[in-house]
Amino acid sequence: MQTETVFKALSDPNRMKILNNLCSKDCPCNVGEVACCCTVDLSVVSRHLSILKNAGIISAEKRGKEVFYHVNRKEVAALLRQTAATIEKTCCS
Amino acid sequence: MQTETVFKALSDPNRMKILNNLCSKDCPCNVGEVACCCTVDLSVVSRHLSILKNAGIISAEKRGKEVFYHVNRKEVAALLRQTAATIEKTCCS
DNA sequence: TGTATATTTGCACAATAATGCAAATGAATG
DNA sequence: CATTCATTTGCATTATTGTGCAAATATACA
Repeated sequence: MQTETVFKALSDPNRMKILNNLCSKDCPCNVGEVACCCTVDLSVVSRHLSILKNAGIISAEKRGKEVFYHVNRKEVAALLRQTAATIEKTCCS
Repeated sequence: MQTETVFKALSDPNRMKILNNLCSKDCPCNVGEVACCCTVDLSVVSRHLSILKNAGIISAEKRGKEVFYHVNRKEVAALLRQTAATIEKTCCS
């Protein structure tokens, strides 16, 4: 997981909505459920999910004809905390 | 400071270079010093600094004809940690 | 006041990214 | 094996963003 890629993935309003939506769920969601949170076409949501997945923010699991997505909570949180630590630290501290 | 704005501000390679450069310094830098880390025009760096400033990531202080920029370390770190916590937490936990 | 230096801004252009629609793919089921 | 449903992908269009150059602004200083 690369910091820059993650930030880029999170830089779009619809992707943030999608991520928030996924974060609010305890169980993985299929694309249709994810798409409820924004007004764009389902194909656009699919593409956004793909971007989030490539950034390592979410993971996909195929079950039958559906694909279930869930947030890689620990990994994303760890990356953000590590970035926080790097930013907080001056070169002398 | 808004999460989405911050992520958007951090979604460009040159702005990340600029931020890393500023983070590596203990003292505020003027635009020329900041610009060393990337090959784009000085005016472009100035614009990137403006975007980072509007996002609340850095602050500017004018001294004479120079403008010195520094990272708002604590604030940015706090925002990232808070975001990490939100992402980590499921709706039932 | 005129000149030099640091930074910002106006503007045009190039590059990237988001979007919707239609078609393609993959999988269950009659 | 045809049909249906969920998802993805190709393609064209639109919207947004990054960039460089020239000019404007702000400040110091001779």
